[in-house]
Amino acid sequence: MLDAKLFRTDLSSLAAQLMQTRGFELDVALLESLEERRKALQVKTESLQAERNSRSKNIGKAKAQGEDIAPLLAAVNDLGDQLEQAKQELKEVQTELHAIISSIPNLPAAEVPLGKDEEDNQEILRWGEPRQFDFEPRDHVDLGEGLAKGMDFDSGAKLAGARFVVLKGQVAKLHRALTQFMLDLHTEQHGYLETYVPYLVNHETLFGTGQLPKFGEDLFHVQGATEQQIPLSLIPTAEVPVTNLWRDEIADAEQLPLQYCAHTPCFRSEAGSHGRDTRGLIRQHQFDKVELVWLVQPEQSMDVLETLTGHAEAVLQALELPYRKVLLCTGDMGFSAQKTYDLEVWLPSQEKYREISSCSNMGDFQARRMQARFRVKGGKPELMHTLNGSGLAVGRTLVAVLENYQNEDGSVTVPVALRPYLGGLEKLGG
RNA sequence: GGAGAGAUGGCAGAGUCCGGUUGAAUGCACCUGACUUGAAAUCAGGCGUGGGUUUGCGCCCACCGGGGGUUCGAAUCCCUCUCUCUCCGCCA
Repeated sequence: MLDAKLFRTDLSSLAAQLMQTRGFELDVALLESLEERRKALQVKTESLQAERNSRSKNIGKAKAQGEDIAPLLAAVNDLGDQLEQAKQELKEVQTELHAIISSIPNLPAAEVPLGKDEEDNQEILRWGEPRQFDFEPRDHVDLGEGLAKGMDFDSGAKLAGARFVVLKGQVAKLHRALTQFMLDLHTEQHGYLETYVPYLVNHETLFGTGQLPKFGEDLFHVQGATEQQIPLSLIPTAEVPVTNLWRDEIADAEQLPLQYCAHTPCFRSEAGSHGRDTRGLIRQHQFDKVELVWLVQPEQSMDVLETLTGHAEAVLQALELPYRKVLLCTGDMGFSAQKTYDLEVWLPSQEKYREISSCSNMGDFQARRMQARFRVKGGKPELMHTLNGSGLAVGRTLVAVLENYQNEDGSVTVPVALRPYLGGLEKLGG
């Protein structure tokens, strides 16, 4: 959420900025009229309340002195209805304003390149050389199925439907090894606190990180056993539960920065991506991810974004997977982000770099929604800045390892860094 | 699943029975000042959050787990939801 003060002081330039960077159309006239009504109604409501409070106090006093309070009661009679009506109207206007404001995306940082879509993203660097194959490389589906049916999409479809998979044997173990490797790297080398968090969260939590109210259709929602039970949703990323650890909390300034990592499954409905990446593991309803989250003081956040992205890169480098780092343009960034780097890993079968990590600085956007704050000793509470990044998406890393490390006979060499996690195994299949 | 207890400011903890100058005693923590060479201790004062309005001083409103109700007036009474704790049962 953006600072409400922006809407009062600088509405037209805010609207221009949102249009230019996000292509987001702000209804200035509507906001202005709502804000005008809000102001009038709030002043009216509060003055009626003040009036009521003082009269009620007088009644209390009179009663304490044994005076006759009947005339005082009569005088306050008509206030109730007026107040009730004013409150009601105010509530409606505020609800409407809140709905609009909580659906406005974050403002990109100044250095983020202007652009419409991924075409306008800016490549920052390439690491590693895509391997030259002296045979036709298979894609991960063929490779996975070839490894003793270690990647079984038919079973996934039978059990749950399209975009689900069953992993078995060496492929399942490789998947686990990747997860372990990433967690160990981040907790032992990069200073993150490992966390285990709920995979189902409530709506306040989803509002905090920006998934609600706007992106509810991207999520899987879970109905409780009874009507009254509060509705929960499956997390689309560990960013949601981990960042919300600090919702409605005030940290001491010395506690910051906070670094968390978490391995969780992620659940996405993929509504609106019909027909995209239908083959293979690239786009599933359920996938595992190791997520990195930072909570920091505002002036640190841009430096920390570089650090955080570096930690995700370290995984790719350790696995010796060629990748590139891309600075997303304004139009390609997520709703809550101020600045985002994507890491894209080389996939030989597609002869393309594909997203495997996304690292973002959200600024105070999520913190304002969550009321996640910190306090310098003796000072006022201030909003934190929040950051998160994948370190990495496990399923896509599995794809990258299989494809980049494949041999002509369909076997797959195990990256050296992973061998300790596979009991020293050097090769899958073959 | 059954029975009971509870949720109050950064923390601890009164107030809830009997509704009224209670945004809330007290303690801790924190800030300022005095004392001290400095520190500790002691003393005096200050010290919640969000919002509205104002050039400013200030004034006003809301908030005692969430929502709703009763009332001129609710931390206090009623309903409801959530969470926590204790005991029993069950279970990974």
